[in-house]
Amino acid sequence: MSIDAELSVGQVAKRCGINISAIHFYEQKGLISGWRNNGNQRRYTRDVIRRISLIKAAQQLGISLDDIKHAFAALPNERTATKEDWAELSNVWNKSLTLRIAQMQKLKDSLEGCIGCGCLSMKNCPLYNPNDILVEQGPGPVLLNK
Amino acid sequence: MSIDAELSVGQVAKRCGINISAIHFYEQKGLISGWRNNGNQRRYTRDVIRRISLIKAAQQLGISLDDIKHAFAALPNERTATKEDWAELSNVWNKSLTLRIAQMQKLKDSLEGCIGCGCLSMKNCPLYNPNDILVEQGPGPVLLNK
DNA sequence: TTAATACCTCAAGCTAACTTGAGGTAAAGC
DNA sequence: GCTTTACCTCAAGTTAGCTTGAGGTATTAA
Repeated sequence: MSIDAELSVGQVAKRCGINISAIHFYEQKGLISGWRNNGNQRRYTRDVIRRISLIKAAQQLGISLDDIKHAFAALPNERTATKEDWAELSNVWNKSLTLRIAQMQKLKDSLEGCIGCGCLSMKNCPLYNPNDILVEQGPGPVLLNK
Repeated sequence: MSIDAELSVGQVAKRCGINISAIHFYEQKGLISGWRNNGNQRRYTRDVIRRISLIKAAQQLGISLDDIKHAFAALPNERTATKEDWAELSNVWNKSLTLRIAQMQKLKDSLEGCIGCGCLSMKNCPLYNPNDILVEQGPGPVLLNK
């Protein structure tokens, strides 16, 4: 075991419940970073666990790694993120979550009203006018402002 | 233009805002179905638009085509779905939407409380205990009961 | 009737997000 | 000191969800 302050890939992987290969992958994609020890092995601060947790959380919301990376731009690369850095990120994230929850609620309401009714007229049915609910502004869902 | 009652792939594609290739794909995957005219061209009832709209809606919620297919098992393959068929499906869908909204809300609350605070102690931080929020029961998110 | 569209099939290609495997080095435990 | 376990790199493979392209047939509009 290394010093408490630094973590090996294995430790991070175990802690986050992901494979080591995923950590390599995230690092390669620039989503996380660390340094190497004398033997060329990866070392991380505990900071990385929070990042990975956020990655996993965001992915469950259908946010791509690219978008996550953009959101992480609010965090410093060199120094360990401070309370303020995280608060900033939390803020942005929070907004898109709120938006997304609202969208889902809207969709749920539409489904209830629309499918349940049989919609035999099909004129005012939002499911027959997919552009209303389903297609969001611009190409693809805008979840995080890049 | 063919008779009002039947639609060609092109018409469906235009109506749903997707590519013809996607329709071929969905048909091949068994998510939608229709028949062929004398010249071997695909024909559909307007029913298919609702199905595709639902596919698109569900996808936005991170539900896989496989899961959607399972959910569609509630709909008849041979006859056109009745009001009751759709109501049944709506019911199932509605439950998972409700669940998913709740999960998101929970995640949002955690982020607010956890990231905003800086979590310097890292003992009670849910983001450092990913198994609580992030990993759901069983392998992968359970969105629709298959 | 002829030209322009619209379709058809089948195979291959593409992006995201990883995983797997081969071949080799480092660190930890006894 | 030796063995086991943990890491390393790099290339190739995998799944989902489509798209693209080639080569050919149907349908429609003029």
